[in-house]
Amino acid sequence: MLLFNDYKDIILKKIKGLYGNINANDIEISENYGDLTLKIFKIKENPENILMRIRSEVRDEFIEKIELKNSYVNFFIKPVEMLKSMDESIKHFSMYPNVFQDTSKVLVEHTSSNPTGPIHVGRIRNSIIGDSIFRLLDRYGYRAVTQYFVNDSGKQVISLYLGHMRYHKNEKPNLENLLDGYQRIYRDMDADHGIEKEIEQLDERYENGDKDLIASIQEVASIVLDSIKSSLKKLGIEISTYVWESNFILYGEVDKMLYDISSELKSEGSAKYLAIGDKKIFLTRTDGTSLYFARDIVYHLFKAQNFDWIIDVLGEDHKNHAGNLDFVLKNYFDFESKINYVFYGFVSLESGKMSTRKGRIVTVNDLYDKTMDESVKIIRVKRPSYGDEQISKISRAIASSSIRFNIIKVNANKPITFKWSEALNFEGDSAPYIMYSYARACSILKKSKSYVESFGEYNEYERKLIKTMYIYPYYLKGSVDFLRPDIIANYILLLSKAFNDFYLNCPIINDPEMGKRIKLLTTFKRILEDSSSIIGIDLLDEI
RNA sequence: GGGCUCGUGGCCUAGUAUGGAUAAGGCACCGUCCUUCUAAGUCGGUGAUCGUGGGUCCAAAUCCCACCGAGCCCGCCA
Repeated sequence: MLLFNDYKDIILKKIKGLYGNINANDIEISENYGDLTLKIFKIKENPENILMRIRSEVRDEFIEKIELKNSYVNFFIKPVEMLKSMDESIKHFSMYPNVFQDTSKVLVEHTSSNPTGPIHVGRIRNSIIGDSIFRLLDRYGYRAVTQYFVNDSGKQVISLYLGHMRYHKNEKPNLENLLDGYQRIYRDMDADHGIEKEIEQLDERYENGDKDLIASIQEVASIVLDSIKSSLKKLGIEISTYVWESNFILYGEVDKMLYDISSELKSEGSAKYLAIGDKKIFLTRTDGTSLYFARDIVYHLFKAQNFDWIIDVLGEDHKNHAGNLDFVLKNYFDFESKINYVFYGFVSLESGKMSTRKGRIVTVNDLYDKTMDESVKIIRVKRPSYGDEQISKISRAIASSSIRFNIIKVNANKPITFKWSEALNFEGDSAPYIMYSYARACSILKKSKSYVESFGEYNEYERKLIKTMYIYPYYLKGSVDFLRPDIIANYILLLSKAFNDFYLNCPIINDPEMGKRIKLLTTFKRILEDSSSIIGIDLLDEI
């Protein structure tokens, strides 16, 4: 399987023989001008001469033509060579490009939302990014798993528990009354300072290992967590493992860690902190209870026991925390694992910031239902022959894919404003556009009979499609190198566009070129399936 | 005040890491194409001082500096 880089190496070697000052950076893969392009700014020679010398030196079989344009020499690779590379790979490994199994074990921690309310369109950005990175690394050949760190200690969950005890004590806890209690306790806290005291007392009992209290808190947290899990599942997200924060307290891991670095700890009253520069990073409170930072150290040491590479997906509000954590892990502990932090900007509403406590959120369930409804409405108009079951199946796929795609296609570090009009738009750069392209390809295959797949000469639309498919490994690699699944999302749009162009301009069924074009079609189908699965677009034969 | 991130047509996004050929898509708007494979599509058009100013360079959306605007952080919260 030869990729563009292999051709580049061959060409580069020959050009270096002619011009010693040319190096790898002077040749790049080109989107619009040939396949590989050489910049000749450096070469002080008549460009026509340069072209002539290069043409007589680079005469490989895979070269279709070499042209001069402005200060560039453009190399065109024969499309059939590209197509054969892909075909070979798909035949042998059922994918293009094939994976290079990496034995590194990777842990992607994502979501880890406090189980104090339903998951909303802000938090889901974390899950969608995390799940896509997990799928990406898995596809690339790593041994990847995901993990959710369940925050069942600290003041937030204690407030959830206390809210229930105060306002809904005699009711069986469920998502609605728990959320109501949680919101009410934060409302009442300003006026009633007793509440805060009560929370502090509970926290102390908790940290001292009061088993009944911990169990009660886990019970209410579990109810909320289950609702989060069911929302995630609608988007095709299933997290491999759940780690409960309380375990580290119960089994004394936090205390042990504090003991291990006791010589480094400084005191302010009886609160302990680490001094980094002029910053004080507190690990314990005056009352002896632990802080998030301390528990997060323990959690990361735990992760490092079993994984070579740790990836944390975090909101941008965690940047300082992560920076400090990183410093502390590497300077105070025996921490060998590679660690990356993937940050994402906040999602706001047109009306302003989201807030679970104030009830100003768009929940994922709500978004999912409305996207479903919109999809059903459209299908009934466009596909009157479809039955209810099929409509429901397609709408679920569209809802899940649309929600994921709209979020993943934007570079993670940009802030997003959620807009219903955009969320419910199924045209243009959208998941349905991609799904539609796929359905078109499937439809042709279904209707095609008696053909022999073959290779041949290719017109401009076929060439564009072949090249767009062939370049996939570079988008895949870029996406892995920078942990940016949005690169894949944008690639899929390019691929779909190239396919739609081909589809419109190149008849297939009962055409003399049928066998040759079916080969393109099956290759496209495979690569679209591959790339779409990375970002969680559900492709269906019919939409 | 300090730190990090972002600023690209009316709106949204890509391109910035590795500076290079007419700044690429989408939404909206105007117009085109269904007696042939799914029109959730296609093609064409209108529309950009790439936040502002300076610098480096043969060449800057991209690198450097300053400034402006937005987001996030600067807790014995998580």
